[in-house]
Amino acid sequence: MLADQIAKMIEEMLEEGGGALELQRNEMAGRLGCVPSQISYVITSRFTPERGYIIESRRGGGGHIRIVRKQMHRDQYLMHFFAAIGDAIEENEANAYLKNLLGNEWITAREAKIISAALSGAALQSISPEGRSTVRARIFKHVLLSLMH
Amino acid sequence: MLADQIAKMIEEMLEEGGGALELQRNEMAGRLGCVPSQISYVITSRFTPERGYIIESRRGGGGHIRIVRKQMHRDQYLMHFFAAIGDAIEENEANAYLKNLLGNEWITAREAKIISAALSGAALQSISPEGRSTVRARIFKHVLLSLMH
DNA sequence: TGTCAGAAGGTCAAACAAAGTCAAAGGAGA
DNA sequence: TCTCCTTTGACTTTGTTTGACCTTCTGACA
Repeated sequence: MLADQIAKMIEEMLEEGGGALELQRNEMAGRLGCVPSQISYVITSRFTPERGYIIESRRGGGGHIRIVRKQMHRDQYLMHFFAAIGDAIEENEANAYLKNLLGNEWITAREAKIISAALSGAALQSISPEGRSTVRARIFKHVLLSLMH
Repeated sequence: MLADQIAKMIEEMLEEGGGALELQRNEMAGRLGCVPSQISYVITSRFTPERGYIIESRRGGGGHIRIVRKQMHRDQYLMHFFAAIGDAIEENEANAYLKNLLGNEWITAREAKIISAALSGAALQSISPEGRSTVRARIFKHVLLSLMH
């Protein structure tokens, strides 16, 4: 299958690049003789943040897509939180997790403060009470992912 | 890419000049073998006030363009952002601000990453597109507040 | 002193170069 | 068959490059 082939190619390139690569969508599509959006499809369906990849891109002349694999070794710990957060989380629960992360020196006090502020009920005030804890969970997870460098 | 090259050159000159430089558009375009308005393009697209630069220029004989990287003092600085964010902010705009904060060493690279993750469209996905930029602004402001303790 | 030519920089729109999005159609497996 | 993944292509958005034309400044010279 085309998608598998592309995924394999990207993985190989990641290997060569030591966990990071930069590709040009059109150019790669040209080499493979497929439509450019196919590349996008593979990236969004297989190289997702949940699977430990960071994607960045730029459009326009000289544009590119960068894929970085976050190495998973010291990150079991963070993954544990990731799973624990689930789909929704209350503010005090989140703060408890932060305390834990701080205690284990995964984050600094300043970082804890920043994250706590971002997850605070005050910051999320404009969202309906039900939606709030869902959004909080999403934000928290994305922040954790960003820490899994 | 041409634009990147020019931006890099300007940054180097800024470094040498301790945060300020004066250049001549035509002369610089000549050296690079590009059209003069390309210099203007780079300046207006990358050395914007949001990113912390002040631009002045003079036309006519002996004209020039002056670029100054501005540095304010802490709370004033953060308050400036606070005001600039307003009620809503887009993701790329927020990232430009973060770059500025990072450049001026108000936050670390890790902190910038964390905040960027918290404000990312991906993290706020479950919110309607219209609501997203409002929530993003609120979160950003609360995070800034947490930095001012 | 007035003015005018030339030397800057400013602006804008068109053309071009990527990547993103989305929906419709096609396939493969339970 | 039904559902979920793939494939495709039209259309959108973002970023870059170029060139034509506009505005402002300086200095020379009548």
